[in-house]
Amino acid sequence: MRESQEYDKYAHEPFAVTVDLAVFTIRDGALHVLLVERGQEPYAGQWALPGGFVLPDESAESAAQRELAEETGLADVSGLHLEQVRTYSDPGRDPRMRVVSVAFAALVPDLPEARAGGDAAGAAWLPYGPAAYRPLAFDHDRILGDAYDRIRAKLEYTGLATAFCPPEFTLGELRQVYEAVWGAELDPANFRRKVVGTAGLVEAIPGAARLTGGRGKPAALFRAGTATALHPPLLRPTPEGPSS
Amino acid sequence: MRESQEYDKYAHEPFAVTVDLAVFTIRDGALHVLLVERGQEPYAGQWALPGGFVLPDESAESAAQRELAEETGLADVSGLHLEQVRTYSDPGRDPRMRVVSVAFAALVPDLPEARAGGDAAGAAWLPYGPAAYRPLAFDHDRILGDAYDRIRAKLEYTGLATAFCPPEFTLGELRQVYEAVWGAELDPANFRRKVVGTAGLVEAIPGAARLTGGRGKPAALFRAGTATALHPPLLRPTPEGPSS
DNA sequence: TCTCTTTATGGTCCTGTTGACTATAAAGAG
DNA sequence: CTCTTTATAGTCAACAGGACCATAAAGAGA
Repeated sequence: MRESQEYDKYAHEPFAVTVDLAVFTIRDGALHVLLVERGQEPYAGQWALPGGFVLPDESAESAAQRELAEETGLADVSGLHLEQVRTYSDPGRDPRMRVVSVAFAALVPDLPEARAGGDAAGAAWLPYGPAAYRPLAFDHDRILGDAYDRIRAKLEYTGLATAFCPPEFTLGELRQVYEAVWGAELDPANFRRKVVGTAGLVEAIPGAARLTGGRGKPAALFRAGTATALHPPLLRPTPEGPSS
Repeated sequence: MRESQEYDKYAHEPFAVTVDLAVFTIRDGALHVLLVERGQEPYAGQWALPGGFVLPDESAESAAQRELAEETGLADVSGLHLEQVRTYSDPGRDPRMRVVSVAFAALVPDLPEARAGGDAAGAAWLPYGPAAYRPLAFDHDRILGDAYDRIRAKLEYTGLATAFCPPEFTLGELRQVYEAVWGAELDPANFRRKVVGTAGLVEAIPGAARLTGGRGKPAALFRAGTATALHPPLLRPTPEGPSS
């Protein structure tokens, strides 16, 4: 990117740029990820992250949005959370050619069904974890792990969890998001105190109430707040070891 | 990355892949960044982040390490902190051609002097901030801002600050890192209590002591600890607004 | 209808963390 | 010798957060 002669030297190296998407949702109280089944070699028959090429006239973000719409079947994905995770560029990561892939994490509310994109044999929401669909094709195990680490950490210090919820949600539903992603149970009363007490995290909808799980007292409804950063953060319980 | 015919279609599009580096250090108690002066159009005479092409047989990480060694003049950069920030891929970000750039943030202890790389008119450590060297070439203002945001946030919940320090340092020097990056003063006694009380952040070197600023009581020496994540984090003072 | 279960929500108690502050130690400057 | 500077120990009060209890309000099942 510095000198003209360098452009002559490297400009036409066969670099392909793709995007890979780790699309998460909460389904039945558990974290799920959208995967596609590969129809062709290499890795035919294995599961992989959805993705595709970045076209010459679009950014990686545009390509990711396009792919997300394609895979989820939604016409408008502008309201969904879509964020870049990192870029994978090991020379041997695709046996066919030199492919640099920009990975994204997407968070969506529970959707009716997965749709197989045009370039995949099948698509499905599968529970996240060390499950039977592993290993994924290419370096997608690592990409998926990195994407999960990112969202798990961001739940602590951002209002990201609301991206998993519909526009109006109860605090019980929001708590289930944290519990599903972190794999830990949270005390409902303490969770409520913290969430309601944090300015800008959620916004109460006056008078509105709805049943959460078909049983129990109807819960008040909330909307996502405007705060992006949480100070202090909503720490998850003993992830690796407290200080003392 | 899915189907063979897609490779035929897109593989030879003129995508160039580069790395751009935001190299930070603490100098005279202030955060500095390594910049190079462009010798050629476009943006000739303006400051830019150091960087260069990713070669066909290397990853973006390898390219970043190579560039870091080149710009700092160090033979071995394996001990330095170098981390991917994000990837910039807007179609128009380089007026000459389609360039996708993977940005990195590097943290180094104070180094003797900057060295102009082969492809730059000059190189210098300049104080970070809204200074006279702005605007930078290309979209480097945004890249530099994103890299700064990343390290500022990571100081809170990781032991990253030790990457700015030499192998043996005093707590006063470590505190200056936080103060320089955050632009806020920290209470020395409280800082010490927190840092020493956090398992794995720093490790005392028994018996060793050294003067910090030429004056005052000699301070005990510490080494970087093994902890990467801090629980609970070392929060910086009132960044945008406390909860209550 | 009555009771049990379930979920929501408000409150209390206790402990650990943290900011503000004071005091003392140990060096150089003048 | 005194003042300034930095390091380091300690105290105190406010606050946040985990554990826990109590009550409200719904459906399920007898």
